[in-house]
Amino acid sequence: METVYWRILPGHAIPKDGVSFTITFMISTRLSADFFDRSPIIVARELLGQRLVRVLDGQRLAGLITETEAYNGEEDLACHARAGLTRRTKIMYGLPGHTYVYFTYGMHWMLNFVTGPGNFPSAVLLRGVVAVEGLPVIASRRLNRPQAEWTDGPAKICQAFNIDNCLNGHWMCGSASQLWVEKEQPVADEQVAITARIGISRVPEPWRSKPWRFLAHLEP
DNA sequence: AGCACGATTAACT
DNA sequence: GTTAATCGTGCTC
Repeated sequence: METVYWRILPGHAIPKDGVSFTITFMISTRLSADFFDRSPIIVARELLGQRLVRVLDGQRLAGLITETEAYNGEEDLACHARAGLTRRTKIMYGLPGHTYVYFTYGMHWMLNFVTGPGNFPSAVLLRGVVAVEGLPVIASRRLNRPQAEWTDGPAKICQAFNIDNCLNGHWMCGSASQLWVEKEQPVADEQVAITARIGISRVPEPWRSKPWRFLAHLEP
């Protein structure tokens, strides 16, 4: 079951002297729990090009997803679930469609989506987006950085979109959410690169080399 | 209670 | 290319 939302497109001002005016809109569809209730490898690939939306002070911030990584169960020694069910990893054992937000390096937050199938502990890490809505707010949260470096890393996304502990375990598939993903056109295989995951150089093989990082080259 | 380390970033040389 | 920043987590004593 998918939920339908209306999105008013920017750039359509109401004329001061007019009696009638036009508002242009399109339908935007929020990704459902069914979307996330699959292997993190499938979800990571299919998230490319989709629209991450954050509501901050009633305003929409959004970015198109360009980079993801899959973390796949207790056996995957790069996945936090390698430690089994703990206070931190508990959320990954729960329902797909929740967020998993964690703190690392003493200063950075990381945003993940819990995936499936079912209660299998797995998640997709968001590593990159291209900002497309709320640019002034995003710029102010990434002060003195060039636009290309606003959201091209997992902790940068959380900085730009104001994501921290408060959004850990957040349900993205209901009407009350402040963070969710909206459906966009799929990205073709020709625009997708697949590599090993990064930042896990101490993880033993074969996990270190699993081709579970997905990058999209998005045409504007 | 103490320890080593981390799914990173920004600022260096 | 190197490295400091900075603290929660999970593990050992």
